[in-house]
Amino acid sequence: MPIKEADKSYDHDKIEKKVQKFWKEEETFAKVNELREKGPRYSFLDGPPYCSGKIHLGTAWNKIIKDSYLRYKSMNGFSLRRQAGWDMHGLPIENKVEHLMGIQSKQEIEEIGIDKFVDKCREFAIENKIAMEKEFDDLGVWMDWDDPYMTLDPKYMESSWWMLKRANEQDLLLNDQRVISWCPHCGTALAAAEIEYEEKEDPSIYIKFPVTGEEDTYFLVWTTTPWTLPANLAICVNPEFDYVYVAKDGVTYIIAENLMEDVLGKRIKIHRTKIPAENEDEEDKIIEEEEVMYEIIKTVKGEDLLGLSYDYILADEIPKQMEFDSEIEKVHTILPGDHVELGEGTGLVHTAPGHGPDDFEVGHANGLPIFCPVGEDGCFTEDAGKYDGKFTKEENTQIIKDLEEKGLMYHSETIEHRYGVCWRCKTPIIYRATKQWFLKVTDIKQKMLDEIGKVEWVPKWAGEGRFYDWVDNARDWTISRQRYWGIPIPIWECPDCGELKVIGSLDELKEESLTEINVSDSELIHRPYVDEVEVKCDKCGQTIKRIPDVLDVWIDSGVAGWASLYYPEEKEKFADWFPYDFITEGHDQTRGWFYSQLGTGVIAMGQSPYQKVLMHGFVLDENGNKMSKSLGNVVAPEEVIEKYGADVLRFYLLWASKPWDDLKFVWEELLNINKMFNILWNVYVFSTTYMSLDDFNPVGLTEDDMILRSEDKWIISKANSLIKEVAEDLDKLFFHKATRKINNFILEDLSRWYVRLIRGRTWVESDDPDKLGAYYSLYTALVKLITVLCPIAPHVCEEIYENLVKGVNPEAPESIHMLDWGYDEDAIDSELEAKMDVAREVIEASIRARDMAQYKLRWPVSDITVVSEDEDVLNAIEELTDIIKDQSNTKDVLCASEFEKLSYNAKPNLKILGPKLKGDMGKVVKGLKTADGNQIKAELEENGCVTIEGIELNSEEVLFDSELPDDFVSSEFEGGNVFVNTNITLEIRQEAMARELIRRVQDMRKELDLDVEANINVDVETSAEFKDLIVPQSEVISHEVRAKSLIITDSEECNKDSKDYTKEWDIEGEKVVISIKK
RNA sequence: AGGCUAGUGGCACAGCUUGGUUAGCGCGCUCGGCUGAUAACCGGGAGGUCAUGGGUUCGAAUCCCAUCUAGCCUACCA
Repeated sequence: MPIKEADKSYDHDKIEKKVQKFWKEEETFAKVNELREKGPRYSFLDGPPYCSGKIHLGTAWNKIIKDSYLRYKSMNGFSLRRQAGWDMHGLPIENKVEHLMGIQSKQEIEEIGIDKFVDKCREFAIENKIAMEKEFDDLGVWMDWDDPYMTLDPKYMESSWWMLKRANEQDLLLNDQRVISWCPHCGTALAAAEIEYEEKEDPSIYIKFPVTGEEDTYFLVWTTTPWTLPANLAICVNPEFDYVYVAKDGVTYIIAENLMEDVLGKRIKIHRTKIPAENEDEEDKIIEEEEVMYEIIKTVKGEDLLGLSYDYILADEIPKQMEFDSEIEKVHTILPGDHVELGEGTGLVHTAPGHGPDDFEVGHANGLPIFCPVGEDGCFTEDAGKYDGKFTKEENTQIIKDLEEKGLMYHSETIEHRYGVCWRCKTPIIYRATKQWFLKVTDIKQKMLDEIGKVEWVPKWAGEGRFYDWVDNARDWTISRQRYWGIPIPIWECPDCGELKVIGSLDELKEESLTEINVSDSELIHRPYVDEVEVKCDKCGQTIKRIPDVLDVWIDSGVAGWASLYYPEEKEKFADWFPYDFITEGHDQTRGWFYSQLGTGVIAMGQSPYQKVLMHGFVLDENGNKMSKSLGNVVAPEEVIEKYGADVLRFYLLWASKPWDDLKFVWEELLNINKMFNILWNVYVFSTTYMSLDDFNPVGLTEDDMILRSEDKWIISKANSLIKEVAEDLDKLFFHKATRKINNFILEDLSRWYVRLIRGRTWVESDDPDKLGAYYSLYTALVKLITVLCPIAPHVCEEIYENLVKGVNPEAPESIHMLDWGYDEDAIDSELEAKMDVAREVIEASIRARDMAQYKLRWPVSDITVVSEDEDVLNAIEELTDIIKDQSNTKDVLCASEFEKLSYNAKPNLKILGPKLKGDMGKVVKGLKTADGNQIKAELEENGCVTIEGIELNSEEVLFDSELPDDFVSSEFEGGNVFVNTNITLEIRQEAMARELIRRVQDMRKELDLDVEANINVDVETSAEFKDLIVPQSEVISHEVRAKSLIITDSEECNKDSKDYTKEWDIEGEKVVISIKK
């Protein structure tokens, strides 16, 4: 089968639909995997996107990086595992389902029934998964969509149970009362990774805590959370700091010295009064008066304050507080705290052990109760006395009012600051002391840090800086959530003896269960069914129940390394693929998946599950802002696909920035890439147009059969170099460099240069070996190009491949992705590539020169002279003379190290000669003006001096202006100068006029929309002079315009047919009437 | 407050790892050209304190330090 002529325009929609249909029908993905099955393994793990239902450009970028890299790896012979992953549990889905069901609270969920709620969550997650799958598919992402790992899969979930069992065996599982971040809306604990920060306005109040037994003396304390004051049990000071007793307005305040002026204002106010001077000579008088605003009574160390007690400020409102006061020694006293700093506040820190991690530790160390009068709904409990039942944050105002009424408020204002909110429902978080389950990350931190060092990070700072820092600061990981849709924590706890039983698999559960189980695995491993399973305590024999919590969703994805392989229930795949050679995710995953995998990996496997990480950036809008629904600047991937197609989007995203930088999405830039694809398509159309016309068949052709010109060898060399260089870039994950090189090759080398060079050859009608050489080379370059491009733009390359390769050779692999990625080192001739660069510059310089002289390129010139002192340049010109002749439209190319036709005018160097000659200057000026510059130059070069009007001048004293002869124009290029001879001889004039005539006939052919190969009859009617000019060129003209007959006549002999297409032209002032007939 | 990253013509980006011609490319602007790849292409031009200030060096966009600005991440903002 011959090569088919391609569609004239690049229709991305048609191509991509067609190719995707082909892949599906032929099961190309599976076949490609099968083909590479025996190759070396390269293991990759897909970071599971959360099943929110829609993908955004960031997710698209993420999958495109993965897909392009993996397609590349596959073409390099690697055997791959491209399993897609889905993150399907968790609060976000619960929240959406709550919405759908029209409910708002945990209480309502339990009324409806956990089973019904969980069913809805499952259904919702699966629906979303299917929708997102389709979107990834439209991008051309090749993953194993039919066999993904899903975090709701019971087999997957078992693997997370097993990890927790391993944690328990290493004593890394801990149930403890701690102060943790709490979302009052979701009614659950949150991990650090689930907290976002937003600018929020909060109260900022300075409160007077009366010093016990000292009248009108107060500790001044600052807080932004008045609602935590009901739980206040102490005040912390830093023992190292200096504190002052200050008398102001009749009372005494105790405050850190360094913060005194910030809080109380300037201690001394200076009033200046200006008395204007009476006359101008004197200066104005300024009288300064000092006013002391407050006085320092004494300065003490923080240490000296320790043990002092204060009268609790809400004693009347909260009876419970006074119980503590009487029962426990250190309640309502000053305690030491290293965490006290001098950045803000007063240096005296309100301490509520139930509401702050630091406070908690202070409380613990000093035997304070962990008093937390706030329930899981964020409302005060009855322990809060007067405030019972009120929502914490909303009660700020009331508490402030109460304090004001007691006269205990020093100052009250509001501030804007960053405050943590729940990542999904955006409710401001509160700190609460609760009992939660933890993974003791602090115990394995060192191991985690060691593992980070073993991983290869791209870019380097992602691991060494950012991630190391995060892990180094990590606290124990709160893994329990008081929710429903998640992996139930497999801990059965004995209420009597405290013994824990951690179940590691479903089989184990079934074995241990005291009752018969008659639900499916999927039901059994979720709430509420698993809640009903009772087992026997190993220690005391008591019947025990599971703790009611589910796991933090980050554990779900964290265990993907082995859970996706169903390890440890299944061992075989695990041995083949774990640990993973490569993962890539956005920089938000530093605290997310990179962390959760490393933590659980160290616990379960004693190692990091990944060995190489590419941390990529975020897609921002064109102003550099994050895309978000609230800003309304979100661009949906399908919008881009509709306009430009998946290939353009894919190429754009890999081209637009370094992968690890954030990417500004600019529509205009897409247009650019679209243009590149159009040009690629144009080259393809150009190629197939002529190749199909000539029935060109590349099958079995080798370079040895061909007569190739230098430019042919050059483009083949360039194409091979491209593959080599792109491979180096892709290996380093430098997608931005790889795409730039491809872009450059398509535009510069292939389209703007090679196609231009061979245009003339394709116009030859016969079976010319020279034309065949051009076809062969163009064909080879194109096939190399689509090979190198197809990991990035798989659709268009598959389409071209189908016609160009499969179309002519039934033996060829059925998909381009089955080709091996390779280049021919022997075909690379870097010397030739360098020479072509020189030739190109020379040609461009000569075109520039002609352009400046307004000498049309269409008109030939008799010669150009290239002047250069560089041996390499001259060699290059000699070798590529034909190309230069052709492209510069010159009959001859001369080389020289100096341009002899330059004439020189000598002139005096006034700067030197002026001071030296003074009065004689005039003689020299005149003498040099009349003398022959060339002769002076020669003399100076020979003797080093010359005598003018009896005065001897040396070479420094004479300057030269060079002058081109009238018929020459020149232009500079990197290696020298080009001089173009523009003298018009009769022969040149004849050829020029022939070209003018040809152009016009071609124009008319086009207007008639004639086939490229159609023959015509041409009649030309003109003046006798013009006829004489073009008749000698008849043969050339006929050939160029495909004329069967060419009749050129003087005006009088006119005898044309009225049916002919006739047009009257003005060529260089001559009237020319051209008629053409098919 | 700490960590990381970035700052290069109007716009979007290369170059920085490994210091070395006149700092590149594309878009846009402007002037001109070409016309069988033609909704394409080619050439000329204007437009840059390479964020700022120091330092190292014969030489810095590139290496070092400080500052400013922006983004992200983090923190016990009491």
